[in-house]
Amino acid sequence: MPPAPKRERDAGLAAPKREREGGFVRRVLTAVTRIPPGRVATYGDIAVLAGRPGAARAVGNIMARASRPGVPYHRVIAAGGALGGYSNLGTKRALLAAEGHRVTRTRVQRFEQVRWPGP
DNA sequence: ATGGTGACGCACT
DNA sequence: AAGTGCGCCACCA
Repeated sequence: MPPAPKRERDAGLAAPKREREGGFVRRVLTAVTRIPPGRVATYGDIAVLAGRPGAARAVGNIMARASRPGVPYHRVIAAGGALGGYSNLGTKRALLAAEGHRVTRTRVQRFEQVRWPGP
């Protein structure tokens, strides 16, 4: 019985770049795009949806670099309703407020009620 | 291949 | 509610 790969990603390490983009990064962006207007998801939520529970920090890392049109990055906030990061936090607050959220200096109020349940 | 980086999460204070 | 410290993880140079 051949040893099962310790982790799924082991198989992808040798894959070319184009292959990798079809993996985590791609799945993260796809998940973010599915967050409906007026709702939010946490970096951790996205990590789970992208198939890598616990990779919340990596998700943030990707969000910080990947700047793609049509992706509602502002709907991704930190755990517990904390705002998290953004290229311009003021803009993030404004966008969230524009979608009907009550936003304080550092948090989205009523977080659990506006949190996206997932697909 | 190896180490540094950061738009995190969570326990504590 | 808000700040601090430390662990985790995939990406990048």
